[in-house]
Amino acid sequence: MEAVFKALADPTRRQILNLLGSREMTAGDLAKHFEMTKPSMSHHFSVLKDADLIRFRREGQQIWYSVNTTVLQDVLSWAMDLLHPAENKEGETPCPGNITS
Amino acid sequence: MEAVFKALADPTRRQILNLLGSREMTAGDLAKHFEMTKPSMSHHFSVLKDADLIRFRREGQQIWYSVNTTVLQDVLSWAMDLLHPAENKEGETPCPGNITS
DNA sequence: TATCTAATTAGGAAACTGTCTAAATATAGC
DNA sequence: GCTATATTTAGACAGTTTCCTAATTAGATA
Repeated sequence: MEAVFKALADPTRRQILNLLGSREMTAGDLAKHFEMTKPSMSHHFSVLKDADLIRFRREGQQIWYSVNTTVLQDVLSWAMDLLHPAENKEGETPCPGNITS
Repeated sequence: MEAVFKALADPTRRQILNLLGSREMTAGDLAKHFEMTKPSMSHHFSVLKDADLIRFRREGQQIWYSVNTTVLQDVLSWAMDLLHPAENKEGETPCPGNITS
């Protein structure tokens, strides 16, 4: 989760995820949405890849990026546990006889 | 949201939130959980306060901190919108019989 | 092979972050 | 006022991050 939260700390990277939320996009298409050089964008893709927040596949000269929803669900779980302590735990024993240290 | 994600990027600050998730705590009690000087801890409290992720109140010499769940719900919403685009939007017309608590 | 386009890697400057020590502020109690 | 405790503020410094330009890699096409 460390790499995930570090990746989400940058507004450009969150915007990249927002764009990828609706559809798969190429590196070039994504770059067009930002006033930043392509190498800088490439750096952000790399950070998102290292955090496993995005997936990619090459198709000819282009690279298509998409969101990896699995990791986002981990973020969701973390925030939910904070909001509802002792709830939302995977494999939790249901109420009667429930013991959570 | 910028300050919020920046605040969540640090593992010490996430751990502080985890500790505060179960109960209100004083600055000193929180500091005992970390191998770090009190001024360093105070800096982290300050970052969390600026992001409005925690609330505080003075009681005598001590300052009690607690989680502000409102902001955490914003984080939750952001992540959910990414997972389910066009769903979970506030003010959305509910499906017939749909109950969202 | 040579050339063009798409994208990344390399290297460096400027700004930001996390941590420390020392000093300051705030409150309680004598 | 003086002292002790709890906490924050100030200033410095190493490490990290973000952005740039220049160079490189990868694939398509003639």
